[in-house]
Amino acid sequence: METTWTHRLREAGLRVTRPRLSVLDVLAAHPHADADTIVTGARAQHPTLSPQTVYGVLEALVSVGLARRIEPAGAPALFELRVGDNHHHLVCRSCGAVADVDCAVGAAPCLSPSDTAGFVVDEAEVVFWGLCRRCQVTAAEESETVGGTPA
Amino acid sequence: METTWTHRLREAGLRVTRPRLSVLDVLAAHPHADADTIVTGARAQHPTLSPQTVYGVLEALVSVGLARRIEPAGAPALFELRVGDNHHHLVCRSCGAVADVDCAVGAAPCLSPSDTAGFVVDEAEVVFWGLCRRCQVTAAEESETVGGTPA
DNA sequence: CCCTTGTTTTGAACCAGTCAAATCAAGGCG
DNA sequence: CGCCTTGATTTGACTGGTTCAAAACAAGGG
Repeated sequence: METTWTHRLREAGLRVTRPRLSVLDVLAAHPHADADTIVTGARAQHPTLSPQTVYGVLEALVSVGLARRIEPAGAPALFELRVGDNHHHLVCRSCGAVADVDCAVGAAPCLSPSDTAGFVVDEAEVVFWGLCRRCQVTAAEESETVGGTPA
Repeated sequence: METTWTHRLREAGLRVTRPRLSVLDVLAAHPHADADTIVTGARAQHPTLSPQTVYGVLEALVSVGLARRIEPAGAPALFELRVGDNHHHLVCRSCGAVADVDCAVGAAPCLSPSDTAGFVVDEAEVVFWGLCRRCQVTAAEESETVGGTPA
């Protein structure tokens, strides 16, 4: 399958290197990975890989459109390979888990704010904040022990 | 008018202090100020104010719901007093300017993603990215000098 | 006016991310 | 098949925004 990445990289005008292939593999396995996760993961294939190299690789991938960077408030940046399909994200306030969501109301109603205040808008970014399933359970258990809503 | 802030602070269970009143005044004058702007501005009334104190004040204001923190990707956090009305933001990619927008499609269609993946969503945050009026002009001028679309 | 408790202050520390110079290797060319 | 150009990686130092901890301080109830 690395052949696919090889082609994609070359199509984008990027050289095919081991760090890049490693990072792409990690991203394929972890759809919303932060830089640190990627460094750790990629070292399985390339043990001497440095964080700075990963930052360089990620910047290259993002700049040619092979990856997308998302930056949830208060958390390190995440990277994903799913690009060009106008999807959004659910973020867990408790554990930071991220899940993809397709645009809520079909096409992109979000893309048309009522009053643009003179701005030319080219992208609408939507983040849904909440609690993931696991953290809902945790929160419920904790409130029980404090006297929330016992059985 | 400081009396208003005094009341709001006390209602929220916070003590009324000079740093807090100064920060609130700056926020009223700069609807989307970052921490640094607030420190500088508040020093007009309170010259010895330290950045850490401002961070403390802001955290207190946000925690009781008197202010809201917004964190556009790649920029320092901004703070605003407009809270509780589910509005969103236009952010200029070039200069970072921020403008308010009321929710595009009336109430809150954003609040209902089609598939929540098990998340319990409590807020939908929307950021419209683009160019503010001033930066559109700048961009147009620059492309002219390079040979874009001359007059 | 005192005392309690929440605030501010001071100072240090942290982390994700960035910058610059030097080394290295991808892959076009001969 | 191997040289050479140019882009990529490496190394290392560094920044800016933010947070932490302990000590001094002041708001405001009694």
